[in-house]
Amino acid sequence: MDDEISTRDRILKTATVLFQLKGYHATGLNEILRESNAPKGSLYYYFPEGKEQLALEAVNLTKDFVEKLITERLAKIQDPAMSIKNSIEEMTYLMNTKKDNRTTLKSIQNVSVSLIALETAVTNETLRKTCESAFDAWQDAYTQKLIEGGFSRKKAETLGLVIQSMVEGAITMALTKKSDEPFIAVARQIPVLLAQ
Amino acid sequence: MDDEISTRDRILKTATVLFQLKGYHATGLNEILRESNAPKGSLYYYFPEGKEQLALEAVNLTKDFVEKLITERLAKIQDPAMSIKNSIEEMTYLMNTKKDNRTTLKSIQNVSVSLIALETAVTNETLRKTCESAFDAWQDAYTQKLIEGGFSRKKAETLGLVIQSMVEGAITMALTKKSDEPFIAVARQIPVLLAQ
DNA sequence: GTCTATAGTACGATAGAC
DNA sequence: GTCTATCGTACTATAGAC
Repeated sequence: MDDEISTRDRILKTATVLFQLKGYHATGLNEILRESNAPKGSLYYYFPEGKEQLALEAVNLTKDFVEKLITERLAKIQDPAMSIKNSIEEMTYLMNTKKDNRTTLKSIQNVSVSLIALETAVTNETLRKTCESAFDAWQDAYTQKLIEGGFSRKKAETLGLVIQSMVEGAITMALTKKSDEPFIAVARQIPVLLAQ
Repeated sequence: MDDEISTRDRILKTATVLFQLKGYHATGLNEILRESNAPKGSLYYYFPEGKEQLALEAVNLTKDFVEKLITERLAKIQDPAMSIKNSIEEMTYLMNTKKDNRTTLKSIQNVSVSLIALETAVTNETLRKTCESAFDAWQDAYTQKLIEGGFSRKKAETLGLVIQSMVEGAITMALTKKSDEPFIAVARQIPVLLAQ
């Protein structure tokens, strides 16, 4: 059977999608359980610390997933500018904003922690730190690529932070505008930014 | 008396701060009323459509406030690159992350709709459009400055979108990292971006 | 017009049967 | 270990006294 996926994984994956799509506070535990066909007892058995633990693991899942995604994409092309540009352009297909809800839901999966980060930045220190570590990991991926490409450590760190900020901003703008234009525009400016 | 501020305004201003700080779903109407010393009846008298109307007006308030702020700052310096760089650098002081809650609360006021935008992007079309119009207004302010500075219309529009994305990204990163570094790093790259 | 009391619902969490 | 029933609380919203 390939539907031998554990109840725990089913709950966590559903929570990950819903938290990213609707947010931490707008997503109810009942909704997660309904969507993942799991009873409430299981949730507190696998995640004894409740909603916060669920969100924490969801963010870490996304952190690892996206970190691998970025690293793989950057490894494909040797030139830092072109590889980062391409990596951002490829985020476009994740922003498929079809009217059909199922498509939107699937396409945005495992891609952004911006919403949870902003929701918890001033209200939940534990979750804030988890989101920060995700941002740091992604930023580091860009920085490493720039160092390999010959940039000084200091320069590479600053540019990594700027690129990571641009990507997060593009996500916010793209979701709000229901358009992939922000990704394309941001990607096109990467070579300009790195030609210094 | 200079505390002749109407109940309606008191409710709206409190709501604006809380929505931006904690988010739309995490902020309760009771909390808004408690914080603004207003009874529940008044809220539904002044905002008959309830929470959604309150958020809608809060976003529009921020839209106008920030639009004026950006325009004023850009008008101070003639060179587009330097004026935009300075404008972003000045956002730094809005990110004062003192431990003292009052300071944090006040300093972030009227500054960002990113959180509400992400919260409502896929769940509330009315609020999503309102947030989009705020982003558009701010983006236009940058675009206009670039056109005045000699950039072609098309180029100015693309760069306006990129700058607006960078600012939104910097806000997300700054709040999550509890640091104004993202603003400084992004601002420093503006001249590089516009030297094309 | 201003306010209180309360309805009705959904939330996160828990206790305990099997 | 898996699940159901239910607790207590907080929410948005409304009805109606004054």
